[in-house]
Amino acid sequence: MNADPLTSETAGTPRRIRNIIELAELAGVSPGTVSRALTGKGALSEATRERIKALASEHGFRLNQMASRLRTQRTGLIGVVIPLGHASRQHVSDPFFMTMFGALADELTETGHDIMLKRVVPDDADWLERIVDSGMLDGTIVVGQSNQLEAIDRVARRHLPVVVWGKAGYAHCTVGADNVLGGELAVRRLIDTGRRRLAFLGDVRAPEIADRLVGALATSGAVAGVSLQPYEVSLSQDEMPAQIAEFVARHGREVDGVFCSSDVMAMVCIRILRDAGLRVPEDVAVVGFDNLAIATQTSPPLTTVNQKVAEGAHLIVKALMARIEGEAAPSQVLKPELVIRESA
Amino acid sequence: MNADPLTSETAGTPRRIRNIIELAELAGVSPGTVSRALTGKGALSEATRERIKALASEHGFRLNQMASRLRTQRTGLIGVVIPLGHASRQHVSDPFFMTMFGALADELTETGHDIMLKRVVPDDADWLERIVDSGMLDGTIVVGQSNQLEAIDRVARRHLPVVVWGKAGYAHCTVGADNVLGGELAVRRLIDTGRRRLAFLGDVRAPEIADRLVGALATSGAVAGVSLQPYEVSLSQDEMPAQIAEFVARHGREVDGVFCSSDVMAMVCIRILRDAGLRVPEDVAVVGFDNLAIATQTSPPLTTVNQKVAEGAHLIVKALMARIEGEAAPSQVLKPELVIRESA
DNA sequence: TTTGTGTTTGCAAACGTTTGTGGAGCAGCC
DNA sequence: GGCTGCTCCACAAACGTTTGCAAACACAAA
Repeated sequence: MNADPLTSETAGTPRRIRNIIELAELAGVSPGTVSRALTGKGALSEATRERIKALASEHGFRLNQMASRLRTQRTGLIGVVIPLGHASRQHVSDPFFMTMFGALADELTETGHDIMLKRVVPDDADWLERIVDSGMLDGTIVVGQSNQLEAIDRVARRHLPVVVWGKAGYAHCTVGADNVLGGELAVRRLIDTGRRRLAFLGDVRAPEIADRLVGALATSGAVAGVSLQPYEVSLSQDEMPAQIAEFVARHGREVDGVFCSSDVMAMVCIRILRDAGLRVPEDVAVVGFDNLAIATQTSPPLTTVNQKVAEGAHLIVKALMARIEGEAAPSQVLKPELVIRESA
Repeated sequence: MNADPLTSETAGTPRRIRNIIELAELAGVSPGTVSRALTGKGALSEATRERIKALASEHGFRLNQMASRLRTQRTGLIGVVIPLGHASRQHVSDPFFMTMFGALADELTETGHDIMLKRVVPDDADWLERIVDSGMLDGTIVVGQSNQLEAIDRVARRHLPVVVWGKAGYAHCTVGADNVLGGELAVRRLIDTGRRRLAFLGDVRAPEIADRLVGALATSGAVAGVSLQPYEVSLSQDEMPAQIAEFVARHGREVDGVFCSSDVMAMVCIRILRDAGLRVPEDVAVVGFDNLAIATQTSPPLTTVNQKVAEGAHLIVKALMARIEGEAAPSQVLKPELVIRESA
């Protein structure tokens, strides 16, 4: 057992100041004055302000954020929540989510906000209410709608500062890529490079993924002699490899082009195709989706659809800040772009 | 501009309850009783408890966390901070950090805690004091010591609930792999598979990485005819590819074994070696470090040193919880293990 | 000396909870 | 009926800030 760190300090160290009142006594002023000195708000003579600041830093005193946030009703905290409606655990380490989270973290750090991460398995109906009504957050970002569209809509209709990454067209404010167009771009590329027997890999229970398939089918259907078959593959890193392995084992030699609904999926797919003795892109072309950092590091480097995550994060934060201020902020749709590398 | 969501509610909806006092009035009881009903703490008749709970959910009322946390002096929040002492921006999306963060998120969700992410560029000396003294956090996890050993030590000496992922042997409580042993394992594998002209890639300004090199040199030095040359390669995803490309261009044909200090580095290295026409592992064997999920998805799959991140996260959280309770919690060292796949 | 104008600071009421103390009401017992 | 022992709940004091208001003060002008 360690000694109590507070009492074991050396005698020379000044006693620990616990709150603004103790510091006020020490300085011979009122607590209000100390608050004004430390926050920099309100009029105060430069002399006392400096004196109090010096005293505070000498005693290692810092304002209690919990209290000041309670008082000001501003927490400086933004919740980033990821609903795991149809996903397994450890989803948090999914590269797409992490890239998005990293980009959001950068943007929010920029605006001076802290970030609270919430992984929620939406087991009860009011999971989002619990979060936004907790009084802890100035605003909330929901990454991915999963199968929780109604829950999100219900909350967003009443509570402004919520912005969602995902599909547009609902009552809640969304920022997201045009996934139909993304699907079109991917399949168009496969067709343009001469592929005719196509496969789509993804979990269409997520609205974004479903849209990618819609775009893919629209494009393949418009060209004679092209077929496109969808296969259900989970985004979960636990299940994905086995599912792709099964797909490759059964259909690997029937197809000449695969549109994977994420870069991770494309990366796994390329590896398994190669293990099966198929060459990429010669025998089978592979297109990914997202354009994550790993897309440049696969071999061959991935041809993929750039979902513009960083730009999306920027727009999300901008919209959220506007909504926190009570202003309107419309949903935004990003135009995805095809990035041609070597896999297709 | 949207209509005010509070006034635009349908007339049938009950009026919004803002705090415990309003709900108490409505229920005809005192605020204290409402608190007891909603928190479940303290004696209260089952009848009133149910009645108040029903009333609360009918009005969509939830306790203000900020206030209750101020009152109880328990925030339920754990800070995860990553000091960027010698790193560029966007470090947050580094796969190792993200894997660790995901594992921590899982563990902390398990114990009912929320997670606050802090990216800090330690520009002023008291960055960590500002965090732990903010009154916002029950405990703090620092991922990686970077070049901030003294700052961390200074805080940890006074403030118990801080646990650090990194190198052991300081005043602060650490959990981390035995990096010297890890380096030994990696180089031993290279030597055992007949490699003699070895290279080490990494940024030794981080104490963990420096230890890996120490272990590597100790092992290579003990075997006659084996040489090991260290090259400085940054962990930053912006700089790493160019630095590795330069290494490969200059020395790619001189070496037959490369020990990369992270899996990401190994992945990039393999790609660049291949682009240069070198076969892995036939011409050059590559060993990574970390054993992240991507290690199984490179081609060839990565031989690497398992740093046991999930286990580490578990121990970190366990130690932190103990320290929050005021108990002692010694530093822990994890024994890394070699995972043999195909790259070496 | 008084009045007026400004600046600095103290006072006290919030912010929305939790919780120790004690009182009211009731049942059981002698 | 008085006493003890219970259960259930009200009261009020915290938790550590912020901030509107007004008092106190300084200084210059009249």
